[in-house]
Amino acid sequence: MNDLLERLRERGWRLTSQRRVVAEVLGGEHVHLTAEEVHTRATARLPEISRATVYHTLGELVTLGEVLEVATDGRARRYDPNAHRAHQHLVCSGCGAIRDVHPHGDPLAALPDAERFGFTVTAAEVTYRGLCPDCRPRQGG
Amino acid sequence: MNDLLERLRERGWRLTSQRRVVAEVLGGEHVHLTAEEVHTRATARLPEISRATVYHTLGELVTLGEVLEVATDGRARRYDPNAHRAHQHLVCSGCGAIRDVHPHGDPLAALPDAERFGFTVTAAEVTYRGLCPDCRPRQGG
DNA sequence: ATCCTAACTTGGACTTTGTCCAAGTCAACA
DNA sequence: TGTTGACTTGGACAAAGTCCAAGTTAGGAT
Repeated sequence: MNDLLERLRERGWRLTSQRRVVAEVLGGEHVHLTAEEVHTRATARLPEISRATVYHTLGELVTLGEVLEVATDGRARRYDPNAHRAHQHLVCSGCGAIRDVHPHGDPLAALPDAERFGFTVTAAEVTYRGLCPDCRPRQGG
Repeated sequence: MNDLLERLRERGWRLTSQRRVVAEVLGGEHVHLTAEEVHTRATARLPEISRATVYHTLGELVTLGEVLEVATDGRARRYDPNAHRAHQHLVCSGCGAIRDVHPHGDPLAALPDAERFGFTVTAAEVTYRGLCPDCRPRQGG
């Protein structure tokens, strides 16, 4: 995630301790954290960082295209630091676990012009759903 | 949407005026309403219907598989009465408008076994994003 | 090294969205 | 027409996110 800090500096970001910590938290775990989870982890490193700053910083990272916002369940948004490699998400309906996955082909190609209704379509987000090995009932258990 | 009320009765649903109004609101507009929007429209027909009942009824319709819950933005969940025909969603990044669309092929097929990590994958939800004709900047304006 | 200032951070109030509960009401069967 | 369990209600509460005025500070200028 040093890359990230580097890129941000090049874009004129003022590098505060709060921003550094948020970036480190996101880069340090290959999971998809909510804003509150980022705040909790950030607090461990920088006790007085505020919720407002975490929300604001995450929003900026999303705007800059360095982090992806994913809405898999209609509850808290989650933040995905893997914004530079196209991928989709596989979500466990049991425990909510999320994995990055790489389907083949471009999902955009499956949408014919006649189904675009004049929209300029630029992206396709796919959420695969199912049960992970831990949540699936075992056979002959 | 009489079909819906019919099916619900067959499943032993008690047909109250509140439930009838929620079902009518959902069936009456081919849009994707939030719970609050459903409540507002329901209130026009049945002034004293409560938020709690609207939320509860929507949840039941989802459980019964008669209505789909869609989370396109990490804000309010939206409810899609078109649960009996497979489809995906096209969302305008400008105004949030949502359209049902029908891509060809099965998006599930694009996810190879090696990318399923032991999950039992049962569904794929696709959200296409772009700008609708009203939100797209005009050329030669 | 230090100063300056626009940019950043903070705490808390507030909003939106959703859940839960005890008490009251009513649809549907007998 | 009466009965009863299922349904509805208002309000309190919780979770997630936004906003703001006041205070702090990174980093260029001197």
